[in-house]
Amino acid sequence: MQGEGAEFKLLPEDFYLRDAARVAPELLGKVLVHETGAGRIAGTIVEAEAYLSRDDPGCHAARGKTKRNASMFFRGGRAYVYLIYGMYHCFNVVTGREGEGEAVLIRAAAPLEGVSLMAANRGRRDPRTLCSGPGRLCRAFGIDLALNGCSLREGPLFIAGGEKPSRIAVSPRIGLNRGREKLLRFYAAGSPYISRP
DNA sequence: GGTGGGATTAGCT
DNA sequence: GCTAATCCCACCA
Repeated sequence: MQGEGAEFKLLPEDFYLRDAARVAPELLGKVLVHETGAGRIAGTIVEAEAYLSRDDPGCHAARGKTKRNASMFFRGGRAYVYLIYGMYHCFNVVTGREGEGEAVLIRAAAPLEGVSLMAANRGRRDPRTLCSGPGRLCRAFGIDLALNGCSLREGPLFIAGGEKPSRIAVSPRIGLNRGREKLLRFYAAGSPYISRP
């Protein structure tokens, strides 16, 4: 690693072709990279939630395929981006086989590269809250609906390898009305960049 | 330091 | 019409 010139190695496709509950904890420590016109933005994923295709009322795909969630049914390795509360985007990594409807919501990242771009996108500077939350992360990374459905192995938005955190913690998912009893939120224990302890 | 409410839009019922 | 996997600020203690 040499800071701004660091090389990133893409994850193999197989990584994504598994259950969301398996992929979610393994995404911790991986690096999310967005090559924008203004420069490269990168961060280490520290918090993720799994949304399952079966028996999961909290999952957007639970009530079938719609225009909005269509990209959630793609083959694993693509992005599912949607708008929430009219003003925030949420970024998900699609997992599993085509037609399955599983994904992992990326909730928080630790800033790694392009911190000044993130701060400009967000309109504030505190690095701890730059990407600590799904809506914040998307705004900091410049992720919007234009990236919905695109491959995470071809860029401009992609995920690269990284070091697994030493301690991974599990908890119920945040903000759900239904399906909140499942322990499908995974985060790097002790990281100051997660959205909630 | 903790909390309550407003912002704002797509899609479902 | 209402809900949705949210964020931020104003206001109170």
